[in-house]
Amino acid sequence: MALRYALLGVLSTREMSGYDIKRYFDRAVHFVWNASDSQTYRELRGMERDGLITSRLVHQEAKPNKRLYRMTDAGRAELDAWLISPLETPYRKDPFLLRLFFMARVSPVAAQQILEARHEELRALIAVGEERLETYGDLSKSSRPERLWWQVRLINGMRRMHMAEDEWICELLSELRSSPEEPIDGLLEDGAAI
Amino acid sequence: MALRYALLGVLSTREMSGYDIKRYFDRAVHFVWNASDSQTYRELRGMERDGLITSRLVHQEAKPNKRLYRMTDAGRAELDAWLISPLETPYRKDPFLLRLFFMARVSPVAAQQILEARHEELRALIAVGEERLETYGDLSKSSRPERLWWQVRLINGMRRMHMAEDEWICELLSELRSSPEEPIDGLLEDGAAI
DNA sequence: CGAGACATGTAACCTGTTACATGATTCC
DNA sequence: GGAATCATGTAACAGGTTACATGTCTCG
Repeated sequence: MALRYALLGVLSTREMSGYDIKRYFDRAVHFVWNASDSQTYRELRGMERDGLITSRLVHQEAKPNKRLYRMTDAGRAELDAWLISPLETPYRKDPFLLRLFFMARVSPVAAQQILEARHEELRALIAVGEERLETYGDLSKSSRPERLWWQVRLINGMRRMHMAEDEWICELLSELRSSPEEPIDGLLEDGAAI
Repeated sequence: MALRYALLGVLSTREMSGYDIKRYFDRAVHFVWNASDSQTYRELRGMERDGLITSRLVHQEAKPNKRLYRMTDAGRAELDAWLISPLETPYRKDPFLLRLFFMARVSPVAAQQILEARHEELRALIAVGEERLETYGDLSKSSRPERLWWQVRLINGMRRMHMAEDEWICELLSELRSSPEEPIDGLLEDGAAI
């Protein structure tokens, strides 16, 4: 259902086409949620069926026709109810962490390479976040300072989480580098205790 | 495909039934991946079809019959190839962060409640992690110290990430509490810049 | 002349969730 | 007597991915 709320949230600003929403997503929402084109279009139809949005067809010359979606009062109510609803279980499925769980199977050198790749990835994510924050700085000069209050804090929070992960990865790397000969054990046979 | 590798990883220690695997998952793998019973059994069948595991039926008195799965050489090769394969895109779908993205729609008081709930959740996760680390401490006294090398570091890493998130949440809370009257803006209409 | 913006979809498939079914044994 | 453990599944549905189809205009 989260996609539905993401779409409602974007549509809360103004009437948009599926294509507009997609662009908005790519620019702004991408780092907390995303969806393929086909899933977005499918979901929009479903939301219209359920009365959360309405649509009208707009004919265009020189461009393909488009369908503009607008949120209904029911949609607005649904979004606002979700925003203050109890948190769903915060259960992460992280393929990277899953990999580390079984890393004892590969050589320390191979493990190092995986960690280094993740380190580079995190560096890149952090850099992107910092760029975004700078752009925001410019924005708040020309406009009201409290524009995008939550968005700015969100990017900042993610930056901090990425930095925490990166520090951890770097420590793991130096542990691996300093003791390349130590034996490293895998799993307990009964999965006991951990 | 990640579930498949998680199952292969667990089966790399010994022959197990679907039920054993489930127990192992709940105890040990749960915090980086999980799956429902029915998905697990379905996936095991698929893995057998694809030659990654073999199974044999074991008849039991007083207990239901069971099917024991064992990894094949092909399965072992598949797992090891995955462990050193390039990282997939690390793209998070986080319903909590998605919520925050649209939080400007609700009152600061309601937002505070959401953040407090998350704070409690994180506190609980951190406590669980610390418990696990203690259990590990006991374990390494009785056994070889390098038992579960990766598992321990993994739990420690997650603890640190949770703590980073919690610090951020707490700062947000104090920002909200200290300026309850400030106007907070929502989204830009064109999703510009952020 | 080719790439990219504009614009919406279908079909097939894979992944994940929920509800249900079955039935003996053991422990409180 | 009721709950938990052991043990494996089916059926239906929801959520998500990938590949493909279509066609014009604009810009470099």
